Amino acid sequence: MTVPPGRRERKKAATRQRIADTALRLFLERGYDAVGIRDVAAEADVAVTTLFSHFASKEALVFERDEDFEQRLTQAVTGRAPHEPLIPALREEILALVRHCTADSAAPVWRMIDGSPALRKYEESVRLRHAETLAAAIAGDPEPPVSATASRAIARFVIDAYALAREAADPEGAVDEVFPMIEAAWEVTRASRRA
Amino acid sequence: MTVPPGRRERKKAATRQRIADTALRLFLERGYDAVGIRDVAAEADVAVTTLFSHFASKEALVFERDEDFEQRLTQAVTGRAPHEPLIPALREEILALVRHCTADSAAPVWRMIDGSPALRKYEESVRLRHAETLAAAIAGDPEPPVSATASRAIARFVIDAYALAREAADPEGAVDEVFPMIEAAWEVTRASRRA
DNA sequence: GACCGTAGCACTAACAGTTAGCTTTTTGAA
DNA sequence: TTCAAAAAGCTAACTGTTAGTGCTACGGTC
Repeated sequence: MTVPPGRRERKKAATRQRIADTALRLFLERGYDAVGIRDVAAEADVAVTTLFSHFASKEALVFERDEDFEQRLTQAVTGRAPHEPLIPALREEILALVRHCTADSAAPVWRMIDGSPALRKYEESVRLRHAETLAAAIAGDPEPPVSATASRAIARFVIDAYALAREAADPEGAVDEVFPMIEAAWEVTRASRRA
Repeated sequence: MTVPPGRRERKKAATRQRIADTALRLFLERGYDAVGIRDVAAEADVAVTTLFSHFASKEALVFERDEDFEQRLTQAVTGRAPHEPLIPALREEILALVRHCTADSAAPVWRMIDGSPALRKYEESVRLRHAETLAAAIAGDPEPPVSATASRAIARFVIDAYALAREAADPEGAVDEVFPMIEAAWEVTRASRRA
C-alpha cells in the first residue's frame, strides 16, 4: 500500500504532463491550427494512440486543467461556512477565477483560444459541463432548497457571468455588473419558496 | 433585373433543400453516426464539395433552419409595439419556440440530437451565436438603454431559459419558472440606470 | 525472489469530415 | 451569339480519431 501513488501512476501522470506541455509549447510557437496531432506526438515522443489515451481530443490538450475550475466552483458551494449566503460565495470564486485567467502570464494562451473557432467552441462545451456540475452542487445543498430547474438556471447564469467577464474589456467590472442581476434572480427563487 | 429571385437562385435553393431533406431522411432512418457525408451526397445526387458549399459542416445539415430561430428572437425585440416591455415579449417568443420544438412531429429529430454528443455540442455553439445576435438587438433597442454587458447577460439568460426548457420534463413549466428570474435580473439593470 | 494479470504504450492501417485545385456546365446579361 | 461569373463536379489529399493487435513493465501475491 503505497501512500505516494505507485510508480505506475506517477509515470502515467508524467507522460500526460509531458504531452500537455509539449502541445502547449508547440501551439504557442507555431499556432494551434498549424500544429498537427502527429507533430505533438512526435515531439513528446509518444505514439498518436497514446496521446489519445490521455486526452480525448486535440482541443482537450489546451484545456488540460479544466477540472480544477470545476472543482473550485463546487467547492465554493459545498465548502462554505454555515449560513454563508450562496451567491456572494460564488461571486468571490468567479472573481478569483477571472483574475486568474486574465493575468498577464495567461494572456498568450487565451489569445490563442480566442483566435481559434474550434477552441472557442470546445470551451463552450466545457462550460456547459461545468454548469451541470455546479447545478448539481447547488441542488444538493441543503441550506436553501431550490428546484432542479432553478438551480440549473442559476448555475448557467453564473457560468455566463464568467464567460462575459472573460470577454469584456473590464472583466472585474463585468462581474460587478452581472452578479447583482444573478442575486436578484436568486431572490426570486427564495421568495416563491417562502410563499 | 428580375424582381422574383432569378432562376439561378431558385435552383441553388432547391439544391440546398434537396440536400437537407435527404440528409434528414437518412439520419432518421439509419442514425446520425451511421450515415456518412458521402452517403448523403450520393443519395442527393450531388458531389461532396457541392454539399459543403451549401453547408459548413455535417452538423449544420441538421440545424438547417436555425436562422429562423435567430430571426424570430430579434424580431421579438425590434418588432414589438412601442412601450411594450421587453422581457414579456421575449417570454412569449421563447414559449412559442419551445412549444414548436417539443411538438410531437419534431420529436424524432430532437431525440436524434440528444443522442449525439456532436450534435449537442454543435447546438450549443449555435445558441451562443443566437445569444450574441439577441444581445445586439437588445443593446440596439432605444426603449430602455442598457449597457453592453447587461444586454449580453440578459441575452444569455434568455437562451439559457430556452435550453433548460427544452431539456426539462415540463418545458412550459420551466419557462414559467425561469422567466421571473430573468425579469428580476432585468429590473436590476433598470434600477441602477435610474439611480 | 519468481509469477501472473493488467495497464500503459506502440505500431499500422484505416475511417470520416473537410478542403484545395482544377475542369465543366449552367446562367444572366451584353 | 458571346462572355463572365456562378454553380456544380471530380480527384486527391490532409487531419483528427479509432480499431486491432501485441509487447513490455509494473504491482501485488505466493
